[in-house]
Amino acid sequence: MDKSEIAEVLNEVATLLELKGENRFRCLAYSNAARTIESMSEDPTAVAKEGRLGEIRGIGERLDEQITELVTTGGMKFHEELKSSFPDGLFDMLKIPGMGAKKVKAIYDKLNISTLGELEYACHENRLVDLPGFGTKSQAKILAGIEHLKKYRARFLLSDALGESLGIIEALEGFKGVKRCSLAGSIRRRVETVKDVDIVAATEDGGPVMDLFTKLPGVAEVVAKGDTKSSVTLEAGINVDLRTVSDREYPYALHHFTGSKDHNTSMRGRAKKMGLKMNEYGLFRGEEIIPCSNEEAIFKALKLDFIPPELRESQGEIEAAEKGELPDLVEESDIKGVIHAHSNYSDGSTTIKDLARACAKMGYGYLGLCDHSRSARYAGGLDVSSVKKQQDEVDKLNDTLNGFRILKGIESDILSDGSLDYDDATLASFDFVIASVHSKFNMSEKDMTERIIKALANKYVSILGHPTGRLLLAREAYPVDMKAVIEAAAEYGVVIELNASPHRLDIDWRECRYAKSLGVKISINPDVHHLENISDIAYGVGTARKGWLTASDIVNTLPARGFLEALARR
DNA sequence: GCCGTTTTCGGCCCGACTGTTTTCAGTCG
Repeated sequence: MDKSEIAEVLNEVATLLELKGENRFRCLAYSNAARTIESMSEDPTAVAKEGRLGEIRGIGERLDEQITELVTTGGMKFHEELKSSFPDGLFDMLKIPGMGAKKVKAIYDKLNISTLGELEYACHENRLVDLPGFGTKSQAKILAGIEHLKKYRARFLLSDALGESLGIIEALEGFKGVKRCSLAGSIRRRVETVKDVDIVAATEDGGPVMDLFTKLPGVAEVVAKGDTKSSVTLEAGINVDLRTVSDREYPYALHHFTGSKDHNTSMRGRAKKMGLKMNEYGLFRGEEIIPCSNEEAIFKALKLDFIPPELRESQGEIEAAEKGELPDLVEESDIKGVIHAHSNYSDGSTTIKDLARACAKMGYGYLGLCDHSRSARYAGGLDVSSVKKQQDEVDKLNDTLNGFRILKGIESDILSDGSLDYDDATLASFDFVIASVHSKFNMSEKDMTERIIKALANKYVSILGHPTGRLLLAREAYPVDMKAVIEAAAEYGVVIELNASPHRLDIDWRECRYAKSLGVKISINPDVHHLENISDIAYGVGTARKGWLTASDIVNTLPARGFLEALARR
């Protein structure tokens, strides 16, 4: 059992105890333990088996027992009993912004409401306003929160959808009746959130393939099953559609089901102008099919350069492909440095040394360490003395890492007045500074834009971190005029981050081309908190590709020295 | 539930914001 799974159970216990109305410090003990486990450098399962958990500060006799039970048996009785004493719907309510355990408890206890639907109805009936601690505003806020949840309930993060679908692709590829298969749809175009997973497979006999598909592990429900089209719902809640076609039809079907709809419309229009007809079964001149063994051939037949799936969003890609002006898109292998990593100095789970080792092992040449700054207290932000201590440690480490380099960075909070939270001398001690907004999200668009632009004008700022602050499917971006921010970045020579966390993917790909047109450079940063986040770079690269970016638009495709020189150009 | 000790209880916990209050509770990062 890995760290985050253990932490999840402990956090759930904390929430459940709060729902029960337990002493808040008892609840806190569990959420503290969750954080402690998550930031352990050793494997907690191994530590538990060696009986050393109790030595860790914050884990006493009882938690030692319970965590050991969890990692040895895969479950925790205490957790299960607590969980079964509340209806599942309460957990949905906790997803409403502004609703914590106390408020959910009040609603459950006083109004006997246990599902989102009941809660929505009660809000419409104006029944929350009389509840102590609630009023008209909180009722309206809850209603808006439910609306938001409903709107996004049917969508999934790209990373989750990919994670769920890779096993299916593997199973299909391994099946002897399948000649070739691929993800299609928005997931193949690397859109940041997706509604479902589309798969196209080439086979001469769909029946057995569909038998396999509908019985794969993880399938919760078969929505529809035929010889050429089946649809299932996975236990994770996501829908997966499989289309089977003959191998001859496969390239056309793959293109058709990859979309987007608008891209396809334009492509069909182009075919028509050339006296051809295009659909999911082929490209035809009259009755005669124009043979294409892959997608490249289809584009070629339409006198176009190959358009990578990420670009098929009807953003001028067909015109560019016609003129041979498509960009040579950045690839994952172009990325040379891992920028924006949190160590266990702040809220990361890993030591600097282990971070550097992992990056080096994955073939990267440098690590841009960026812990939180001092005003981010919730995340263990570094005070000035910790900064000094960390920088000394980095200097020592750098002497030992042949060729690999750790850069001294920081993720400095942009305070509400646009200033940073260190003095100039401290800021000057870093190799580079990422400036990010982490507080006061509810400013007006005008104030927020001014706040960020003021930070960009600070000569120590090298990179603007996650420029909109959005958390996909969870929190809207704060209001900000991105056009003005990009223009300011161009004026001051500041690089903009493309935060590669699959929860953020921020800057949005739709804004990348404007940045590029003004010469603003982008840094694809995985915002590492745990070692496994390093590979999130792939999602950032997908988003950058959607934004038409090439390796030369991205500063961390350069070696360490070039990267720092590019940042210094302001 | 954990911890430390003034050693078996009492304190633990950061600050801003919001919406509810009229001095504060709950939520969040």
